[in-house]
Amino acid sequence: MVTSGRRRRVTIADVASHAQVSVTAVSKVIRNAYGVSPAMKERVKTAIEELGYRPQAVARGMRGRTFTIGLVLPHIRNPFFADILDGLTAYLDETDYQAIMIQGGATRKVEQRAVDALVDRQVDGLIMVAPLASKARLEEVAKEKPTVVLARHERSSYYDSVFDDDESGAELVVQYLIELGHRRIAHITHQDDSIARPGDLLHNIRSATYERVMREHGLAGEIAVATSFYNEKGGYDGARQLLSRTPRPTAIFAGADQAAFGALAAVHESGLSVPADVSVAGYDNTHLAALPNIALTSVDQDGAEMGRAAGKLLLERVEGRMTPVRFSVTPSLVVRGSTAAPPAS
Amino acid sequence: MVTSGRRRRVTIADVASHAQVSVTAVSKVIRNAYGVSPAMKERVKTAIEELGYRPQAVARGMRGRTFTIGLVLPHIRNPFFADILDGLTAYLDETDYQAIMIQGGATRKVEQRAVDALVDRQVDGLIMVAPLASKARLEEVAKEKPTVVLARHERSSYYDSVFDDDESGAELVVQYLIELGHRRIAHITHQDDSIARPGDLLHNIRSATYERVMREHGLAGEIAVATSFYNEKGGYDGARQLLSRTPRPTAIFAGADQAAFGALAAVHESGLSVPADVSVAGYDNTHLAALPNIALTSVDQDGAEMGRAAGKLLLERVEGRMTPVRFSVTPSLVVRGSTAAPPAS
DNA sequence: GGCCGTTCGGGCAACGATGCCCATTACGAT
DNA sequence: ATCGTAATGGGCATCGTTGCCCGAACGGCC
Repeated sequence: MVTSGRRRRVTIADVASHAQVSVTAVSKVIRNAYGVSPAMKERVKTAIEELGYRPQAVARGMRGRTFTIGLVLPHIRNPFFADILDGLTAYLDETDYQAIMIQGGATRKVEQRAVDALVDRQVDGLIMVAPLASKARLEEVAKEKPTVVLARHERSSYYDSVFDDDESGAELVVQYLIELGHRRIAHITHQDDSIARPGDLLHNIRSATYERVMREHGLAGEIAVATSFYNEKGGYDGARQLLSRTPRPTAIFAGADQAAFGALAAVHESGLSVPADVSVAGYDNTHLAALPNIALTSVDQDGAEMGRAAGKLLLERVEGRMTPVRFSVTPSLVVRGSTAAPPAS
Repeated sequence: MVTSGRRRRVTIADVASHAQVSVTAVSKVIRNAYGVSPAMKERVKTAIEELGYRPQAVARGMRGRTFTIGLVLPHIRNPFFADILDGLTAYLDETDYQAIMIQGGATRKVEQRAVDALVDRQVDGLIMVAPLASKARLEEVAKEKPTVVLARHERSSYYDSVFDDDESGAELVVQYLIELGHRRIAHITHQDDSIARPGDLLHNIRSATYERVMREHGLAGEIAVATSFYNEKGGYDGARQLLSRTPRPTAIFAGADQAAFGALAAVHESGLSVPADVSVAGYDNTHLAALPNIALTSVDQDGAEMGRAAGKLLLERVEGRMTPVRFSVTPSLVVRGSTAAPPAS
């Protein structure tokens, strides 16, 4: 038995009787609909104020919109997601919409549950960040609800895409390391549960770009990739594996800052120093990367901008747009102390 | 105009006509209500399966529960919150309830908006993590919706509390530093927008405990507190300020790991080394603290357990419990390389 | 003064699920 | 055979809001 407290919530009917007008009139004022005199508007607004009335999203949902948009994040451990959320929230604050978030988890099954939960709750639209689902699955969702997908690269005619140009970001890093004189540049990439086409996932793009640039510079023979995870432990394990090679790489490009932090740890633990013995670079330019004692060279992608764009595109879709839009953010390289020319050797 | 796709959602009526039974019967099966024969149950379940029906939380909400619980987090940058969310999610996965999250932000106003948004969406209960609101305000919320408050220490008869024993945690750290031989132990604390009684907020408890333990060991004269923020920049600024004192402190106890990371950066930047010149300790035992090159001594509090407990207590309240419960987690000290005996000097 | 168009307020039937209450049936006890 | 009771299925009002539709009132114009 739900005991949600005795105080019954103020409804539109309470406002109507308090203002001595019809329920319809109140609804019109709330919705800013046509056919309301200024006097009526004033009167109703006063009543709303006096009673502290707030419309119940759930009841509205039964007749259309809930003014709620659902955000599915894989997890909340990557601080980069916080930037996305901040951008989205800032944008939505100017509107009548509210974002609610559910954690998508590490498997497709959990992710699907999260999406279902949001759809069951009648969100007006969905923003999915780095989802694991296949394109076909995403399109099915998109046919049911307006959808924007973040951090995936495929082209769909059913949903909008917002992503970082990971190819150019990865290229910036590898190019830069090569220019510094490195040849044995290794890479740490991420392994996931997705069944999406590999080329649509950002970590695959980063690693494929790494390999391409290496090849373009005649370094095909030096390609070394450790496949683990974009988190601290993954970076640590990956780097240990890479450092055990002979000859040892002189630079490690981790596909994400969190992995780069783990890589830094592994390098130090091996008794090597950064950047004298091994250069390390990351991706995401998280706050931590900027700390002087870490000083991680990284790729900056504007997460807040991506969040803002996703919000804007989604609301356009909610308003009726059906044609797909793709929005891409251009990353930039932030050089810090963790990278330098390779040891003379 | 909302264009949520043409495919009309399957409703309970569709299931009923497909199974050739009444809507009521279907509802009974779904709710596991009394008065349904096994045959009926079977029949309806098959129809539900065949049509892929899922009840619409919004419509349910109009008549009672939404099976949704609202989580208000101040932000998602502190990885400790991720542990809480994981624990909560794991617990709720065993139930019919779903958690949705809204970011509470840095001001009371934004926090209040988040709470309103959740209440407007008819959540069955609320979990608020480290809220800024006054106790009175929280109690008002709790009178409207079942509520559990995390990481606050006050005693309310309207909501349940789940918190870490911050007093004993802080005591562990300071005591340990004193035992190592430190006398000039400084502290970095957090400044916020809250109007709660100071003693109810965890950062105040940590700092008050720091001062108490110092005094108890005759070190009242050595008390030095920098008030900034529990994040990287806050720790950096706070530590710089503390390190500029003469004589300089030999140990810094940051109230949170994120601040400790900033402090580590500040120490290194001053050309000092950790722990030879300055010991640094944090609180939260985040993943990063465990990395060998950081090796931050920290206090571990079981966030997952706190999340789980909060979920359990909240559902009990949703089911009708009205008497308050307080659940406290005992922290433990994790000693790593960032702390050692003070320099001989 | 009659006609028409415009403006404004309100009635009412939805939306999807619930749960109270009633009707029907079956079965056991007398 | 009759009655009482339990088991089972269904009708229906209800939750709060929306938006279509209707009717009344008003004002301008010939």
